[in-house]
Amino acid sequence: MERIAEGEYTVMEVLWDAAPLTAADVAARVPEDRGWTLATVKTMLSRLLAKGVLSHEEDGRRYLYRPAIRREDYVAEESGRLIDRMFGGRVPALVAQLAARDKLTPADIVEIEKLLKELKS
Amino acid sequence: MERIAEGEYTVMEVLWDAAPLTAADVAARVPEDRGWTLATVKTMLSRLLAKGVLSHEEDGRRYLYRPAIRREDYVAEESGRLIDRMFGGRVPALVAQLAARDKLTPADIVEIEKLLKELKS
DNA sequence: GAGGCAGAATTACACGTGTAATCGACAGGG
DNA sequence: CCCTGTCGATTACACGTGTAATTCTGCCTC
Repeated sequence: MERIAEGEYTVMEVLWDAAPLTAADVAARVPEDRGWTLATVKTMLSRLLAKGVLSHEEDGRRYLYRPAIRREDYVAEESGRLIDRMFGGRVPALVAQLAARDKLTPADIVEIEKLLKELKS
Repeated sequence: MERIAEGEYTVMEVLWDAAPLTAADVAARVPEDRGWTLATVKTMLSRLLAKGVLSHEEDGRRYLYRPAIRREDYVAEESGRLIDRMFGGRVPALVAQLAARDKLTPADIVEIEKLLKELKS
C-alpha cells in the first residue's frame, strides 16, 4: 500500500468519515486549522488518486471521491511500522513506554485490561 | 523538539546505542541494508547537528558525535503523535486495533497485564 | 617538503510534499 | 448566444530528504 503523507491523511480522514464526496465537500470538511484553499484540497485528491488510495466516479462534470483502502488497514500498517521501528516490534515495550510517561489514565488501564481479558477467552 | 526523518533516525539509533562515535564509526554501525556510503552518513550527521538533536566535541581533527536528546523522549513524542492522529489520543483504541489484528501474542498479553497491574499499586 | 589520505564543509540533484495559481472546458443564467 | 462561475488538469515553487560527489584543509609518510 502506498505511503500517505500527513496532509494527505487529513483528506483521507474526511473521506473515511463520509463518502462519496465532491472536492468542494471535502474542502468544506477539512479541519479549519489546516487553512487550506480549495485548490490545495484538489491537489491532495489528485495525488491520492494517483497513489491508488482513492477512487472516483463521475457525477456529471464532477467527481465523487471515495476511499479505496480501509482506514483500519492503513492505521494497522502505520502503527505496525512505528512499533517495529521504535519498539523492536514489541507491543509490551510500547505499553511500558506509555505507562512510564503517564499516558495511561486509570480509566485507560481498566479498559485495556478488559480488552485483554476478553482476548483470552 | 525538531522532527527527525526516517533515515536520520537510523543514525540516531546508532548513537543512542553507543556514543560518542566518530563519523566513520557511525557509518560502520549503520545497518548494512541501508547501503549508505560514508558521505551519506556525514550528511545525516550534519543535518542532525543542525537540528540540534546531536552534539559534537572535537577530538583532534575529528568530531565525536553524541545524542543531544534522549531516545525515550523522542520515542514518546513520536508515539504520542501517532496515537493522537490515528486513535484520537485514546490508547485503548490502539490496543484494540492491535488485538483485532492479532498483533498480540499470548505472551504479550500476559506481559501487558502484569505491567498494568503494577501500575495500579 | 610534496603528495596523498582523512576529516569536515559545501554543493548537487531528484523526488515527495505543502501550498497554491492558472488553464481549458463546459453548463447555466440572463 | 455570451458571460461567468465551477470543474478537473496542468503547472509552479520552495523546502525536506535520500543519496551522494566535490572541495578545502591539514596531518602523516616518504
